Amino acid sequence: MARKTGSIGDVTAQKVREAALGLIAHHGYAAVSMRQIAGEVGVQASALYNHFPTKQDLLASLMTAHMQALIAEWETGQREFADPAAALEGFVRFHIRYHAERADEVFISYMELRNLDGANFRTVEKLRQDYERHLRAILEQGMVTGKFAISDIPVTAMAIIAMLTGVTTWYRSGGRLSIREVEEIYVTMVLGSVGMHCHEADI
Amino acid sequence: MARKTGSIGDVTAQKVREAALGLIAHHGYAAVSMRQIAGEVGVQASALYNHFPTKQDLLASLMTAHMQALIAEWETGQREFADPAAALEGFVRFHIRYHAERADEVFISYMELRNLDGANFRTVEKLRQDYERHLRAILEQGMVTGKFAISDIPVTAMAIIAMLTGVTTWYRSGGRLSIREVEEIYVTMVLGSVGMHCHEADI
DNA sequence: GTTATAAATTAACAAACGTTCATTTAATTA
DNA sequence: TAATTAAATGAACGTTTGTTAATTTATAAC
Repeated sequence: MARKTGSIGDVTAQKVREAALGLIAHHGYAAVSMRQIAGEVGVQASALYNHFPTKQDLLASLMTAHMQALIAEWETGQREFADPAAALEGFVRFHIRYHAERADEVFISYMELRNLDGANFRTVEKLRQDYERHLRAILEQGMVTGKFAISDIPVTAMAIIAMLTGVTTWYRSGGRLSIREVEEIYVTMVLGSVGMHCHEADI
Repeated sequence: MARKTGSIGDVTAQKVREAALGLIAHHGYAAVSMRQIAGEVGVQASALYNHFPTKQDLLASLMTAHMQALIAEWETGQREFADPAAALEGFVRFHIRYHAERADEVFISYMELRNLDGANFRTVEKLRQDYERHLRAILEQGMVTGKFAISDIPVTAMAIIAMLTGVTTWYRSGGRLSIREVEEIYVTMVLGSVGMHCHEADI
């Protein structure tokens, strides 16, 4: 046997990405073999090399694609907010919703940074900072308008993102809380953490 | 050559733990080989098996030791707080300080859970929950005394711990901020996130 | 309809993996 | 001092690893 009937490059490549995503998220990059990924796709390991030059490139591709999609989604999404508090609330809801729906991608993008080699690491790290910059901009806006009380914007941005991203470690759709309820809890907490009480934000 | 002059079991075992800690924190459990760990200690791979029955046991030993030490340190540490706000502040300061000083242990204990097999996983997971329970108790105390405004205690506890533990991903001693300054930032944020403004806590 | 290309196969590579075994030597105990 | 135990060595084990090469067959282009 050689080429299979109905096989199209882009389709297989996508299947490979999905299989790799799930396997790496659950077992870790180093613990997953190219043969396992191929097995999940229903193909031999050597066939993967028609689509990705190396295992490392496959990982880097997953991570950069996730970060780029995340940033693109935020940038093309809702843009006009009445004030910094509304913008921060929008960011919190966006981040939680986007991440909760993509637990595997998020897990990989935060866990496998250390398995990226030099150039790939710098690429992903830069994307991570691009995303963080959007949050920092909101925090700065809140400071110049006197709405927020923040002593250190970079640290506050990292603290908020860490808190929000943590949702992916326990949230399961169909669990005790709906994603909307989770959003409410975190909006309240995040606004409080920058010195705004909830009723202040709502008024 | 066989046994080395001056070699004592407990000493070597400790060196193995330290070497494994650093290597696994930087490259991940699956990516680190027994030969690498042995090399760092200055010993052959087979010598590791005099101290740890398997690689898996070595990992489990590192993780349970860290969690047990963390809990013991909190439980034996400062105990009397004037009110829930002071207790929460104490918890924040303790968690940040303890974790910042042990970045490798923390990293491993949060990252390598998926590489533990059944029994070991349950052991560590239980310890994690034991620790979290201490924070929940503080939050509950704040609620019954009417000091805090929290809509969901379990979620709030997880959110706070995620936020605090995130410090280990960027804090480096000798960096822009002292550990004390970091504590201040997070104390303010955490108290705000449970509905307390700073001056309320200080008065 | 023939040619070129794309996507798969099977087989093989050297290297590295966790672990075991028999052996040797240092430290400890009797 | 002799016997025992503890801690190391070096060699070997059967697998598994990522990757390459030669080959086969389906699809696309002319």
